[in-house]
Amino acid sequence: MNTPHADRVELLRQIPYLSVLDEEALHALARATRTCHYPAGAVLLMEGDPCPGLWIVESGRVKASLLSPSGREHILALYGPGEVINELSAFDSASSAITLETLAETRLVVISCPVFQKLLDEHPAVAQAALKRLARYGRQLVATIADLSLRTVTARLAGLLLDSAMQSCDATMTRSQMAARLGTVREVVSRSLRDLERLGLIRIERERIILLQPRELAQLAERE
Amino acid sequence: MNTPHADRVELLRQIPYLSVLDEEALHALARATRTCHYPAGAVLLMEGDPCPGLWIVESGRVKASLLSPSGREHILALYGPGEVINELSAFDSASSAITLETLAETRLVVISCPVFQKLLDEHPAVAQAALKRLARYGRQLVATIADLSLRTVTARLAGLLLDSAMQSCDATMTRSQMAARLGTVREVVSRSLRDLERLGLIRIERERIILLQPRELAQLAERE
DNA sequence: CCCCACATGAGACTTAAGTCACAGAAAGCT
DNA sequence: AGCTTTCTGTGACTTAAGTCTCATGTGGGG
Repeated sequence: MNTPHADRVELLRQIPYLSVLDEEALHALARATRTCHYPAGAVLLMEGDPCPGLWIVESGRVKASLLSPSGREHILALYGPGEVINELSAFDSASSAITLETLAETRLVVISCPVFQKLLDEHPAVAQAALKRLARYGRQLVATIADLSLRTVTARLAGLLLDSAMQSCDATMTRSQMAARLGTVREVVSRSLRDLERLGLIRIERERIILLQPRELAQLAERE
Repeated sequence: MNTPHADRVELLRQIPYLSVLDEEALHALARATRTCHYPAGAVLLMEGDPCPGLWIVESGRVKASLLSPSGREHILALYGPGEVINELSAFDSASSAITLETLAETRLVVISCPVFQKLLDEHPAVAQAALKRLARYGRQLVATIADLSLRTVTARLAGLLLDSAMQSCDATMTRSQMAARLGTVREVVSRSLRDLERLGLIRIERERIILLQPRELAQLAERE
């Protein structure tokens, strides 16, 4: 009973944009999409590349980042199964502002630009849902700007730890990944973590970081 | 012939979102809006305030900014006549992420949340146009993040000078405003300007800054 | 078992940026 | 004119963050 087509319909149904579609439309959309398969470490898209359409993660893990000429990296977001990536380019069909790269073996469902545009034309409810989603995304970006320009690395780190703790599970990020997520470098994260430990707010263990005083941590994250 | 109503219709017609509306819809919308008047320095909206709807600048000047607890300010954008503000909250009707303040005596046309939502429901073309606009706004935010996290103040300043030069006219910003726009402080802008002058890329005059070598300036802005 | 790749911690140092303090210049007001 | 207010430039200083380097640790694969 689990045909590839049925699987794809289920995946599409989970997407906030598309959950408003009826069965027929979902099946039609599933037929108009294709699935791509990438190894770990594949570059899906680089800054300036033309828009390939909307991508949905079926399995695996994808990193969205900004790169500086000297090789420093700022990770904007990490995506897992059921998440939509490359939204910005998909809506205005312009060249990408970010770089997308797989962190693990990954399967993506691709909705090409024309198909997506047709979907928006024919289903105003999808456009409405997408507006809410884009607005939410914009808020996240604004919050990131506030962090970068007005807060210290330690404060941002406190926030990141709280966020990771909330998101259930596999918060197994390396220091380098945390650093890139915060817009800084490995060593600074190392030191900031140690500072937080000295303050008694966290405990650093072998494989995980335990939040001893979430409230104080949140307070520190709010402060400048 | 210039009744207030006709003026308002003309203003609405200029907005990218709304230019797709026919005459009848424009007039209906104009009737459903009201105009508000504020003195210079008025706080229109603070971080966390509920969404008052979509605002369009009829005359005057408005500043969108982020504030830190210690009083530092990061200016996200400055708006003038014909520009739309408070877009993010208007689309998801959530509380504001930014602070809006008038820099001069200002008249705003207000489209309340329910009216705007109704407009989106009844005119899918508006929703489509708004999607493009929001995507564009998202790109700007991403570019700002790249600047803050990967570039020096001097590089960002070079970019700001080029932007201001392109936008026609009254680039009469004070150093403090430039600093807030770049996410830094007055003194640093002062020094960076001097550095650029020493490099022969600009000349600082009484009332304006002359770009002597726009190409080199652009190159410097691109670099880290 | 050893070796290699990679993650981590830490010290020493450099640098970009922010803060403080002060003084001159311009603009506006009464 | 006098006065205040605001904007500005500058030097001296502090601090947050980034760079460089090396030692340690750990786990997997031949």
